[in-house]
Amino acid sequence: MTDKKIQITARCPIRTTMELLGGKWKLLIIQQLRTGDKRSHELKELLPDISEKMLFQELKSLLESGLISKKTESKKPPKVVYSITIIGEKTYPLLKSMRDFALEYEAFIDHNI
Amino acid sequence: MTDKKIQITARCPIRTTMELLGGKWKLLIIQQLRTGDKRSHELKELLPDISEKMLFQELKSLLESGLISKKTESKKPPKVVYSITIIGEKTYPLLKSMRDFALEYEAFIDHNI
DNA sequence: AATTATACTTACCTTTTTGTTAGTATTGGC
DNA sequence: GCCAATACTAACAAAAAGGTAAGTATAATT
Repeated sequence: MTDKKIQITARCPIRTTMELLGGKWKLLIIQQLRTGDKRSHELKELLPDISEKMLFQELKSLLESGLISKKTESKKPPKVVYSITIIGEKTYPLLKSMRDFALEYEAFIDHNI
Repeated sequence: MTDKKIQITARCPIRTTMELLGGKWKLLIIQQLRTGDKRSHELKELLPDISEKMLFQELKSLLESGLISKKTESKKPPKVVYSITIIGEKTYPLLKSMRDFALEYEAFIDHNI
């Protein structure tokens, strides 16, 4: 009886990660920021089917968990730029694992047709 | 105009992986099967807060995508055992990345208190 | 202070996911 | 054919996630 149950329900790293990065958009936003800082409308162009609500909601969530940061420059029209933080960069191996898995999975499926 | 949009919306590996493994339970089920084949009620004990419906629904989904398999032995009471498949094992690096990320994240947070 | 351009929020609705409960299916031994 | 024991499903409800559309906020320039 089992620290196992406690491990799983209480503070399970898998669940922690899902809470921080789960949902349809957070990882896709991070993936885009990875190639360089972006403004909100740039992200919208790169993720054409995200709604404004979700974009800002998820940016806010990522800001609150510290995975991204934003810098506001008081320019002629205000200019806000989002960037990955150091902790945010720790998601890169996860992104790579997900990409690797998808490719291996698809190769396997194609092979067995 | 950008293969980028197509890449993201059409067949993006991140989305593929989320479709196969997303949701609250699939990865936790796989994680448990990793330590050895399990019967449904064993999984229920290891994941005490999963509902029967979700357990079987997610097992079904994982079976359909080929990530797990099941073997039915016609024993006195019928005995069904679930196992990871070869493709299912390809999720292990992803599980590890998620664990690693959660630990790094928590260490970072604790450090900055 | 009015304008313009970006950034963000809010109220409401739809869809998807997850949970509850009670039920059905199958099997070997009696 | 009935029993006990496991495996699974179906009907409905609740909650969470996501989408739409319209609105507010801000800030430098004029």
